[in-house]
Amino acid sequence: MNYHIIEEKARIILKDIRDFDPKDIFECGQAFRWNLEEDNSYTIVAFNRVLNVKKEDGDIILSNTNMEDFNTIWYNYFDLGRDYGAIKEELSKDPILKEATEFGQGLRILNQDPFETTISFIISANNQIPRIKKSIDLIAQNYGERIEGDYYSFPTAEVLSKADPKDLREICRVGFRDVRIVESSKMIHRGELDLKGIRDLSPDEGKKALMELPGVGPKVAGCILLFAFNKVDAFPVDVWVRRVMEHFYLKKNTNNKKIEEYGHKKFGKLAGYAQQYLFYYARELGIGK
DNA sequence: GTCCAGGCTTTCC
DNA sequence: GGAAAGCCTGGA
Repeated sequence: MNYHIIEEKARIILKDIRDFDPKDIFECGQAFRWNLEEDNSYTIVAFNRVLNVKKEDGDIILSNTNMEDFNTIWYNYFDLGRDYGAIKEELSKDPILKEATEFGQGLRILNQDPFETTISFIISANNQIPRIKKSIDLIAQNYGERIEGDYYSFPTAEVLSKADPKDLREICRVGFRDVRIVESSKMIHRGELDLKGIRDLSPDEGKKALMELPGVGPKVAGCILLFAFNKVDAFPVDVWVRRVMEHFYLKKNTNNKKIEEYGHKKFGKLAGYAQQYLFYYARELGIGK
């Protein structure tokens, strides 16, 4: 990456950084624990920390942090070791992806906590982003620990494994996903699914293992692989990816499995990036709706 | 074994 | 009232 780091009191400034826009990163649908502030900065909660991210001219300002956390948490979280310029250049050989990458020019694929990502995407099934965000916040408030102010950490698998589904439904508003959350947490807590071990598996093996969890099908498994394990050849197909793919590349009523196969074939090792640029592009512009 | 229709909580537009 | 970053179940 081509940027300079300046450390100030409780702030890290990434001078002249390219391919980094908080709006694209947080509003592209990969993360749910963020709030847009009045100054257009984003306050996020991740890895038991509260961080504010602001874009100012060509710089990114990370507030409420320090160099140690930057090195041990945020560098990896924001995937700062990767050259997104090169990814966009390669994807832009396809005219549709050229449009999509220009639209989401500051997007980066985060490396998020595996358990939080798993539960978050179980909640995402047949749901809407405002409600997904609300449910995750309520789970943190009711089962997590207070970090500072009104910000709470996401609970551990152990804590959620002991939650009452009724409370998840009635207090945290998760609807029919209640039992799926508790049962998946139990399996992870007991080690029936080795969540951390997914990192060492091939994408196919990882997907198969994740789908053992109740509430995790092919789409959710793909999102977990992509947003928590950096397995960037995953190509999760949801309603928006289906719409954009049918609109530009494939005929109507292609089943999701075929769309996923097509994505793999067309975009190869960059399929996960392509998927996210396409999703963001399609959803923001309402393509295919 | 694969494929598909219908049902599922609740909220948001 | 329809749709929502889908999954699960049962039946063909």
